[in-house]
Amino acid sequence: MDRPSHSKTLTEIAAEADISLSTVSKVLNGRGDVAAETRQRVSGLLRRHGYRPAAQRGFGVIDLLIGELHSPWAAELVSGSVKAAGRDGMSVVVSTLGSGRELAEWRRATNNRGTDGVLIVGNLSRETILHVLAGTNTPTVVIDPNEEPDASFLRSVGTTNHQGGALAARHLLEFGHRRIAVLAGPSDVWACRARADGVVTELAQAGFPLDRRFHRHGELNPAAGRRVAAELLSEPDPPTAIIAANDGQAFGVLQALTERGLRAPDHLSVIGYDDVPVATWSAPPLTTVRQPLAAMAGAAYRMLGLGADGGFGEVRHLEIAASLVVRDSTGPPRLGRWET
Amino acid sequence: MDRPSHSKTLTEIAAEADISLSTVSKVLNGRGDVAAETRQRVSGLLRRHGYRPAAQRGFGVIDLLIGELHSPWAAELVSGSVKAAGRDGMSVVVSTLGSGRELAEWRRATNNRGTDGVLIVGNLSRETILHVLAGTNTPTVVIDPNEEPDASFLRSVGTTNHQGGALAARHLLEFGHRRIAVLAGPSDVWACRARADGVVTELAQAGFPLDRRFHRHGELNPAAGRRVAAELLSEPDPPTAIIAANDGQAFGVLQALTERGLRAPDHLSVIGYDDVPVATWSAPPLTTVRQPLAAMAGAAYRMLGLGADGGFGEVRHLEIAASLVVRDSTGPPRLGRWET
DNA sequence: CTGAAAGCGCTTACAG
DNA sequence: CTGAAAGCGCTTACAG
Repeated sequence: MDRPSHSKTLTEIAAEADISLSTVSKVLNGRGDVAAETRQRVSGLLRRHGYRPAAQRGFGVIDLLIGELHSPWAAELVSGSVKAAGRDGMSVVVSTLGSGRELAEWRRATNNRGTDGVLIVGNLSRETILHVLAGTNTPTVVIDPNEEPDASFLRSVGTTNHQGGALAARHLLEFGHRRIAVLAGPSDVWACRARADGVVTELAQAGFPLDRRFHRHGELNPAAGRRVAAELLSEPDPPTAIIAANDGQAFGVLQALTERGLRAPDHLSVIGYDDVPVATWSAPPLTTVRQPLAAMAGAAYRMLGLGADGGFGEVRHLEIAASLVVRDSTGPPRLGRWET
Repeated sequence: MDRPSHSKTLTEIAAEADISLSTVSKVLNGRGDVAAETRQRVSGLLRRHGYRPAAQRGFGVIDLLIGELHSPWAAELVSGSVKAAGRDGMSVVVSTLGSGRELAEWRRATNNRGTDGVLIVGNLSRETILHVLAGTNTPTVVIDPNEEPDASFLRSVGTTNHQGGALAARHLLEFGHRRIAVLAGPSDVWACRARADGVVTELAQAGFPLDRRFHRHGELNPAAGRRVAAELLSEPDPPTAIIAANDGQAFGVLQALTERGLRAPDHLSVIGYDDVPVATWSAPPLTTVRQPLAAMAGAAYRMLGLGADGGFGEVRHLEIAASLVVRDSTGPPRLGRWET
């Protein structure tokens, strides 16, 4: 494979169009001083031979920067951006940016090969995001930022987190649950706060305000879900349902149940958040609030404004609706206390 | 960001080295007719200004082609190649190649931007792999090919599948299991056949040959695991352990248990294959045969021979050892039949 | 081995 | 608006 090789030289194209090389070059570079008719004729010819106007002549590559790739959550974002970019013939370079060394490697690589746009996944540290933004004037969009996004400063894609939390709460209320626990994520993650707020508001509005003892926090992984669920299940009157901050936590809650010989939804209803593909793998399959992660990545790509149609180049912030996916980990509460 | 811009022109470098432009150009292009001393002096200067010898002047990009990105298995391969390539300052373009349209998109993209190497994930169809190989003379390595790899024809990375199967069988035998079932993958997937053969051989050697009724096949997903486990659990004398063909299937087996109010390992021991990150998410956490997927992708990258050290450019086929990861889904068999 | 010179593909200031 | 001409950065055949 060789560097993008054009089938013909500009000189040959000039001959074909029966026009001077100079004019062909001017058309290619979008200069103004060319007759409209000439421009049209020549630019068609150019395109046919694989040349594109200088303004549109990109690298054909965007970068997706992500903290780590091991979570199913991350994989969905990769998948969504690859699909969206592929439709425009753009390639997606995936880089992990967990350490300072990786940031330096990425800098070096993009200096060599160039990039037409950068998608930053919000689970990267604020510091890393600032570093990336500072060093480039390439269009950049943050996916699911950890902090409340300041649209004057950075462009971002999110989901309706507050509504997502409300959706989960309403689902449990409809089943008749009254003793509902919230396992919120880390309190410094903005999206997690918004989700928990959605739950709290919905419960209060329904007339069953959240019991303070049932408002917990934990990291976004199974270990935290398992630990907090174990604590809650040891309470004198445990909750009948738990709303977790992501699917990983919800899997941990199911582990805690299994360890005690209990199961969902008989002894405890469990709701996750994200709807990663493995949410269907749990026993029982997980009821969860769906964040359309692939669609979010696709929207972020379009906000780069690289497609032929310009995409959503003007949009500063965009929010996609969350929705409830009901599977088998939720059901009506048992009356009274369950026999162990 | 601009196309790789060199700080100085060759003419300026020639002046700096007090030598003619011609000679500088010859050094850059690796011509033979330059004095060793001159070459050394000039080539150092060139490198310092961001030029590299024509032979080494790549695109700084490799391609990873994969069938789909939703499985945790796929995500690990992405992660491994990104890490390995990053160390050489190379970028990894990830593309899904599920449909013919996607293949065409990828062709177009690589024609534009170029690529220094291609990693193909073996779960792509043989036809797709052949198409990709036919259209390029870029170094190409297949990761975990579905068919027995013919080293004269394609280069590949695999794991010791037969040994992996044996490992799983031995682990169960040591716990005292005698009624062991094998849920093999699709019989046209070479790696799956090898794994099942490993189990069969190990059991036979131990003097407890596999009961034919306990040799099943199924797709590599939870639904298949759940269905086959349900069948096996309905047998008059069910197995005490199941060896699944991948972690997804094993999750399905755990679902079937939960549905019946049973659990692993009390009523049935379950072993997966792969050790994807979510293997720790199940209830209980999954005992599984570890395929070092990230290491496989890293090795495949090195077989492209792009690094400064040449990597494993000469290797045609490379096999990495599988290993057993014992967690909580396996244990000694219950004596007699369990009460439901 | 070296480098002056011709040449290639492209851009651009400028005369018409 | 057009294109002849100068020029730029690089490569290469060839004389020494």
